[in-house]
Amino acid sequence: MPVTIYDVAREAKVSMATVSRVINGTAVVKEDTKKRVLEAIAKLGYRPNAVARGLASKRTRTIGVIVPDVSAAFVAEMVRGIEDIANMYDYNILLVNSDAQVDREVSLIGTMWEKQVDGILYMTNVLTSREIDAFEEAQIPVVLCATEDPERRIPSVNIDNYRSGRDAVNFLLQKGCKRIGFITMDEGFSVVADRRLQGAQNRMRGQELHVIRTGRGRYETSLPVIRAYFEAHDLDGVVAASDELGLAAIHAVQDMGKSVPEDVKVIAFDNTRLAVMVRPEMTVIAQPMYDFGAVSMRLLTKLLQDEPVDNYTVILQHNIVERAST
Amino acid sequence: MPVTIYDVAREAKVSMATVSRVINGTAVVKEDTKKRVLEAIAKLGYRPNAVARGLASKRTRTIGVIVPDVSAAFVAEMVRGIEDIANMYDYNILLVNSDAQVDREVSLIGTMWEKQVDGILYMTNVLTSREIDAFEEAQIPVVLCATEDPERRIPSVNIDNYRSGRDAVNFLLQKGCKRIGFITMDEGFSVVADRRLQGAQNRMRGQELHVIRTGRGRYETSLPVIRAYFEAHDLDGVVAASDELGLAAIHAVQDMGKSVPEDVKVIAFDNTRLAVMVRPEMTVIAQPMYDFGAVSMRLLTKLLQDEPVDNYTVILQHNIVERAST
DNA sequence: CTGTTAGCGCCTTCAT
DNA sequence: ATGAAGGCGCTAACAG
Repeated sequence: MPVTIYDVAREAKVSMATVSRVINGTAVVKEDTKKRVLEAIAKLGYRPNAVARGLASKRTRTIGVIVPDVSAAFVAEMVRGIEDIANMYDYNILLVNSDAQVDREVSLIGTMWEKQVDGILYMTNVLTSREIDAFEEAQIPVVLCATEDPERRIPSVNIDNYRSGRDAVNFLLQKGCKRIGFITMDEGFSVVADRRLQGAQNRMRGQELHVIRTGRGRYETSLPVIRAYFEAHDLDGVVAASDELGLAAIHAVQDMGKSVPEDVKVIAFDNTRLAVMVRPEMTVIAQPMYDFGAVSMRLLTKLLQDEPVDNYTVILQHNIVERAST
Repeated sequence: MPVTIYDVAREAKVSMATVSRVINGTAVVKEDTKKRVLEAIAKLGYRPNAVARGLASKRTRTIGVIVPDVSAAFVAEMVRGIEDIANMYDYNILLVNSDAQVDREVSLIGTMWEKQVDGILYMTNVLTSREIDAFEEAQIPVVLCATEDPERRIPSVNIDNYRSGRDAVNFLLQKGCKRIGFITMDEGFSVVADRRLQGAQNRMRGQELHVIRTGRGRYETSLPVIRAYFEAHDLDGVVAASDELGLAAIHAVQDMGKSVPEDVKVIAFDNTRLAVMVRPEMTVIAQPMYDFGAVSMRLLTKLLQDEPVDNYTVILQHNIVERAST
């Protein structure tokens, strides 16, 4: 039989209401009786039952985190940021993977609803109206992490993806590159990636930008695609939509007996730890992965306790970290 | 006002008990009334409140997952395995990071207790009696993932670490290596790593095994340490305790103008995706990271529903994947 | 097969 | 400053 608040009350010779008050600091309790209660709690090894608390208070201090796949470095780092801040504000996180599939995403929003999470942190490749509807139906505060919402109907934390694409190309241009390629996933796979490509194209000002599509952007499958493209086209600079693709680009170049950055310069997105584990180390458009999580979680806490929020669409800064690949 | 089971009952003109029965399939309900209930549920958009359910049934269908750090590739992959299986059995996971600090770990076990999780999946570097005591006090079923429990008091899923260390050294020996090194973290940092070193030393049969300690085993800080050691000692083969360290070893060799595998052969532990993203691709002792999570979660479900379990200490197979670094 | 009735453990007015 | 009492939404006997 687990010890309940009643047991503590009896032990301390007070009512359960008083015990509740000292636990929650929800009202002033005389110093002396508070002490007795605390002693009783310690003596009995009492732990408040969060489920009962949740039912009575309608707040679970639990946040739902929906991501495409935690095993991706980018996502894992972001989740770490979320959890750190959540922990700081005394929240726990319920983590689920959606594999970026709309059906699953909608279904998961439903489970979050049933579990009565206080809020949701949401990341996906493409945001559709089906998910938006699901959020509305569930009536749960949501913050988007590193996810584009064209309509801006939901609070979000992101970088300026369009601009980052422009910056990447601009960097190569200033390094003297003439024949530039943009290695990315298939169109429609990720709204974020598509935005960056747009920015990149804009910066080319009509000059040709070679677009190399690699399906879902995995290293293993992208490498041959990239190599084939390089063999057919003589490029001298590429921007890769992720570190993984950047790595594939570097290896594709090296496999051809050429070298980075002498023959081809490479700049990649993200800046996961992978970027410094390659030779040559990669120049990157660094993304604040940890901060995507940390800041969005912080924003969510504000939403949850009605703190004033001056900006529901937070744009974090990206920045170029120059290394040996350019 | 969220719709409750009462609303559904009224709408379907039955009692709430009947609604509960069709939701849970906990008793036979006449086909006709079941249909009415289902329609009412659909019409009202009813969602059962999992918190109330948890309070009444004393089971939350939530599993606590305590790991050192999700942002580590190994861990993230394992968590993915956990979540996939949890999802399959209709459980959700409450994820927390402990940074492998005992105080935090004990505190987190307490949190899991309060949240009334049905079970805990636990990973750490060093298991102490303080955590074991915390588990006992909380009275929650636990399964250890990729974590050594010398006493074998808690169900666990692991590989045979001692043997894997032996196998790694044996592999190098058979490749003709004479001066072998073992790159690992500081002693006491990880029981798993220490066990492997023991296995490695055993296989050397009295011959000298160079042990290179690199603190917490991070690439950035380990690289200079390894390079310094290589410059002072002429090794022709090394075992690295993780892919990250293996990568550092390869780069250390290359930085000296030597080459892998001609001058130094490298075999590493883990086989995260990093292993195939290096040149040369790394030979590894592959660990079933995903399966650590999947199998331990499956084991936990058995424990939770009193299914017969034939082995509380599951040993998964490790295996050598030979690539270009040896 | 279905309805009635207790709780589950806690928060939260409302009195005192 | 403290106690009494009524839910929160649901499960699980127990009747019928």
